[in-house]
Amino acid sequence: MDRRQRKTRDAIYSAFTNLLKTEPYSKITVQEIIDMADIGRTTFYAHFERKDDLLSSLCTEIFDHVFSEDLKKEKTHDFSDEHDTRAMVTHVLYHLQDHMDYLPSLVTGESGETFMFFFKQHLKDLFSAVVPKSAYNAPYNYVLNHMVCDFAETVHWWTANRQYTPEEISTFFFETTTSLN
Amino acid sequence: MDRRQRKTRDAIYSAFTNLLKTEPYSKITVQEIIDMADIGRTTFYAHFERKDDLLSSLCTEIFDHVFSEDLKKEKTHDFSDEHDTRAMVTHVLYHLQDHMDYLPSLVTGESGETFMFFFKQHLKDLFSAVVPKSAYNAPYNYVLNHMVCDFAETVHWWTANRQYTPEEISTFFFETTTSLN
DNA sequence: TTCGATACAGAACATCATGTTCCGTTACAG
DNA sequence: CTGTAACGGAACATGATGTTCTGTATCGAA
Repeated sequence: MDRRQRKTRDAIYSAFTNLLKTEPYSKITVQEIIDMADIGRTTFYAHFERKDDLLSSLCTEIFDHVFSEDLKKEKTHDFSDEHDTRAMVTHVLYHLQDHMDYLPSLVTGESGETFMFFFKQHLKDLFSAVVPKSAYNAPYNYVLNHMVCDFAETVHWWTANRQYTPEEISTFFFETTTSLN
Repeated sequence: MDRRQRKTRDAIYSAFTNLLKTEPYSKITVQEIIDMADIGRTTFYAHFERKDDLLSSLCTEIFDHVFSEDLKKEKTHDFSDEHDTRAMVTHVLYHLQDHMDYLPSLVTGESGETFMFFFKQHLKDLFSAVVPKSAYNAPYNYVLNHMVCDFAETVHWWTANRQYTPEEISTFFFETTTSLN
């Protein structure tokens, strides 16, 4: 990849995440990103079609990190064993913690919709291997969605209560959720 | 209240909810509302400051209905008895069903954020009387939020799976939630 | 090193939704 | 009947968005 492209792309991401620390996504304007990244208007639109395209790309990058390859490998583990499931959940929480500085803005408001969409999609993949089918009278569709939303909202709560460690959050989650034990 | 005010206000609400049936909130423009309600531009802004002001007002009206007075009276019931709690939840679901024609649009996208904000606030009031304090190691703050989000997401799921009755949804909810039994 | 391709800067422009202002008209309430 | 308040319509200001054009600088491959 062209060095120039990589530099401007990084500059845009950096400006965007920095702005997210002080401003909600909806208030951030393309002009602000351009000014902070110190690039031309044309350049921005050469990289991203729209502002929400940038948001989607950022989410993709985050979750490529959070649900990284070493986690996929863990999929071969025996998640019917609760200990391994806990390890997986804690693993995800640790990775999310790396983005904690701008995560609070990202999960709330307009950007939260997009963030949660990506997040829940990945979680569905993981949990579908964990939640046993036909263990409930409710549709599996409902149960899986319940689990996914449960964890997603736990992370959302965490971003507003950052004093807790990934292990503690994991404990809270397993204490109040019913479908995993 | 002036008859004219009431008429235009109703016309705006009606146009707004009708548009929601065919279009997501973010795509709806003030001009569309004006055209469909057949009122002047000035008139709209005399009633609502902004488009999201209209949304908030609609949410307030909905939840005045959903969490109506007869439900508040039920608060005097003994909700430590699971039977009464179930009745309360089913009650709320029945009231929500009255708005089912435009509810799907309302709970998703940009308007979902606002809708859920109002919804969760009311739910917190109800559930705080139901969820026992210090029954968990997790902070009460967390447990209550867990319950509220759980039910809110159940309703969200329901709007996308409308073939179920309030009683069935209630059953699904109580089967997968842990904090109430 | 050269050279063609491509990424960038900057400015100007078109577009679109928003919210405001002004003024004339209509309908209400007392 | 009359003063007050709501309505309609058009025009305007604003602000963010996304595009277009032209010239410059940088990259990578021969």
